[in-house]
Amino acid sequence: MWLQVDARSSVPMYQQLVEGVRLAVARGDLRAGDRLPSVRELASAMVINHNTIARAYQELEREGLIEVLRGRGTFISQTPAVARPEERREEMRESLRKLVLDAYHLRMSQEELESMLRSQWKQFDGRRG
Amino acid sequence: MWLQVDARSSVPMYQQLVEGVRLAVARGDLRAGDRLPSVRELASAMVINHNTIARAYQELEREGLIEVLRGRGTFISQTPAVARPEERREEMRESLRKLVLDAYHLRMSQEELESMLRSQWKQFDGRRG
Amino acid sequence: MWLQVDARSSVPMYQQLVEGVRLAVARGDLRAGDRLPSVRELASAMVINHNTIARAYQELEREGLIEVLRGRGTFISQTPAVARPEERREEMRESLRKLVLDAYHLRMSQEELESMLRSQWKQFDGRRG
Amino acid sequence: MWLQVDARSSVPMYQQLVEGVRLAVARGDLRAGDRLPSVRELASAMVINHNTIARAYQELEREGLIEVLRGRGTFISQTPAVARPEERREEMRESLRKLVLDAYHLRMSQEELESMLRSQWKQFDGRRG
DNA sequence: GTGGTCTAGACCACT
DNA sequence: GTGGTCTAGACCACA
Repeated sequence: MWLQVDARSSVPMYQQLVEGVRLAVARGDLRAGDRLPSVRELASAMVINHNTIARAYQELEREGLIEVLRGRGTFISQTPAVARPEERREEMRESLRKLVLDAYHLRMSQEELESMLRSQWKQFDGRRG
Repeated sequence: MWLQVDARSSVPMYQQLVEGVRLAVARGDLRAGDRLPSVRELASAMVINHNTIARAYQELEREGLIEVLRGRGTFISQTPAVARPEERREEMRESLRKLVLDAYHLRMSQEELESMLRSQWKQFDGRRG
Repeated sequence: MWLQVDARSSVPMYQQLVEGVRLAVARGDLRAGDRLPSVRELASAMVINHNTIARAYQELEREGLIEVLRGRGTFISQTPAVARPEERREEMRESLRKLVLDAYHLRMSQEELESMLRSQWKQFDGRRG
Repeated sequence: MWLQVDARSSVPMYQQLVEGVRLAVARGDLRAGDRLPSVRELASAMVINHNTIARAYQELEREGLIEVLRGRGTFISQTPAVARPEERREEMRESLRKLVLDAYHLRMSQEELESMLRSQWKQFDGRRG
């Protein structure tokens, strides 16, 4: 299964599911038009309550990443438009700000942090390849 | 007040307090040996429940950034040793991983992301002077 | 095809079909006595389940806009009597109530809303011409 | 109770709650800073499951109409910013389009429809006074 | 079959 | 006390 969640994590399972699908799309494991497992299929496969799956799917639909075709199932959108890009860029800036602060307390240099970033980018790109 | 929290934020108030102190130390607004306000002082000044302040102080103490001298008060540590550095580095890697994923969905290039990081570093360094 | 539906929409496909026919009649694209495609014809042409088409036709028949002549086909009524006009007027009032509320939240004035209404009326009248 | 829902309606109860709060704010029954009943209070008062209330509150929070102060409760926002005004204006145009079509089938004139609109506006404004 | 909604009851984090 | 999450099981509308 290309999706997995950790029930003990402090981040909610439905959020983990959302991020899992986002990742799968980013990596190309899921492409536009691909059908997602039905709510109940996935629920039974992952031994998770179906409401939890449904909530994740709804979140993804609001984001525009997936589309629900009534009675037929759930699919990756043809047009994965980025919702509120400026807001999300600002969130990224905020995350980076916090990251820089943490790096300072870990006595990391700018170079170290950047190389860490490059390494993550490479891994992601590699897996996407 | 060099410290401020937003009760509306989704990040817990005690966490915001922790980060606020970390930032103040990083910027040099607080230096080794400086005395922090007492839990009750700060609680009344910020109109926040004192349990929330206490929890933040506990967190900071566990992290080694502050020291509680019983009966005398709370102070910025002389030796702000980095507690569990490997754990925290791993957390940073995790944050970067998520950041890279988000950058992808925002259709950002590696260059853009890095330049955003450098910009944050610069701002932080500037304010630290 | 003068009829089209969006499976992604939150409004049920059979509803979209009903409204599509209503619009076609209002615009004069369909006139009294005109024959509608058979359920199966339309279903195959639009790649939609025939139950969905059937349900739309039932709705339109109940409403008096079309007539089913058994064995001969489905036709636009000669006498498109308005079924349950008071009920439908009440529904319109309800819609307008909701519209006014939304307009308020969008900080629109009564004039703006009315001008928007007039503009829609004009467009409709124009297409009907 | 200024809020009421119809369990038999086809529109979901959580949606009715959302609209009820929107209405109360528009009418001035709820003002910026006012505290909403807690999820469980309201749930027991309305004999509705608390999850249903929670869902409505979450929807309203996403809209920006209300704010959750962690551990303290839920309040009407000071800054009820209009989220995605252009999208919502387009939705209004769409509603008006459908309204005009219905008016045609009810043999209503433009004047009748406009007077119906003015009457709704007046009632709303009156109750808001 | 699909997703959407609701209830009942539980546990958790935060203030 | 507050809201947030999750499970279990039910019913409904739609295709």
